[in-house]
Amino acid sequence: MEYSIGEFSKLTNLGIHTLRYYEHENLITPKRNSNNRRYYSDKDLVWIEFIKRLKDTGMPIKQIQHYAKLRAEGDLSLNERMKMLTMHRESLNEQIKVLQKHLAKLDDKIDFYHHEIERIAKE
Amino acid sequence: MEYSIGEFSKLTNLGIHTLRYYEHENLITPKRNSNNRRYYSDKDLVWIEFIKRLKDTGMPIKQIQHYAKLRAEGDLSLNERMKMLTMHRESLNEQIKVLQKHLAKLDDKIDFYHHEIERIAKE
DNA sequence: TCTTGACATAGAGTTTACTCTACATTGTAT
DNA sequence: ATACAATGTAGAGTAAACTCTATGTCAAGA
Repeated sequence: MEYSIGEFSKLTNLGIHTLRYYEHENLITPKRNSNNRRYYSDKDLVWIEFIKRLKDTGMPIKQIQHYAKLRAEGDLSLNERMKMLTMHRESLNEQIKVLQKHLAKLDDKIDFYHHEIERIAKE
Repeated sequence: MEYSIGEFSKLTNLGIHTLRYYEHENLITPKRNSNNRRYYSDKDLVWIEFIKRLKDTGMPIKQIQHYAKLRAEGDLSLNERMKMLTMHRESLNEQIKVLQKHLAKLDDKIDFYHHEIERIAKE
């Protein structure tokens, strides 16, 4: 299937402006029809979902840009892409660990507040 | 103990400019000496560490600002602060869950790449 | 034919959270 | 006494990632 930018925007939950911005940043390069209108493929859909995943896990646009460039180079860049992904996995593991520590501390604080509130209520 | 802004900056790993910015945003209100110089207390240190935790777990400055205002109101606001913290705990739990899902998908992708690379190497 | 509505480009504007600059004052070491 | 480092304020500048505006084109329906 192929999609106009409007349809693709709905499919991906990304604004039309955002899609054009991503194209401007060379993250994605949709084809054009005879009237210069963009059309996106299902492959583009899979790709943009992956971009969203990278973004949602804290990878900056610049780095995704680099990844996209490698991807465009094809199989030759498989090793380098692999390296990027494994490094990113490490960072993601680290993020999760940090958040879990924060969560534990927050739990402590909430417990403390519970006691405080009870103590005050008793007066 | 009390600390000048320079000392406090080192203790907290926040730049001097950032500390002044936080003060401008009413997150923290250090005392002043006779020459109008700021001085920070150990209580300020505990407080700023908590601010950092909220920030590092994605709470925007505006909300921390609100929390700081409640805190300044004293015990009367305990319940509302409590509510904010429990809501934030939920968001934190959610964030962790989402990241874990992303991690699993990323692992899959990395596995797939492994196979691809091996497949190509065999040719 | 006329008018929408979706799309196009170029470039300006927004938001968040800093970060830096310019310039004035003050405390400390020589 | 003087230089230098730390601090003060006000306000400008930065970076990232959008988001919006102005203006123009074009195909399809009333």
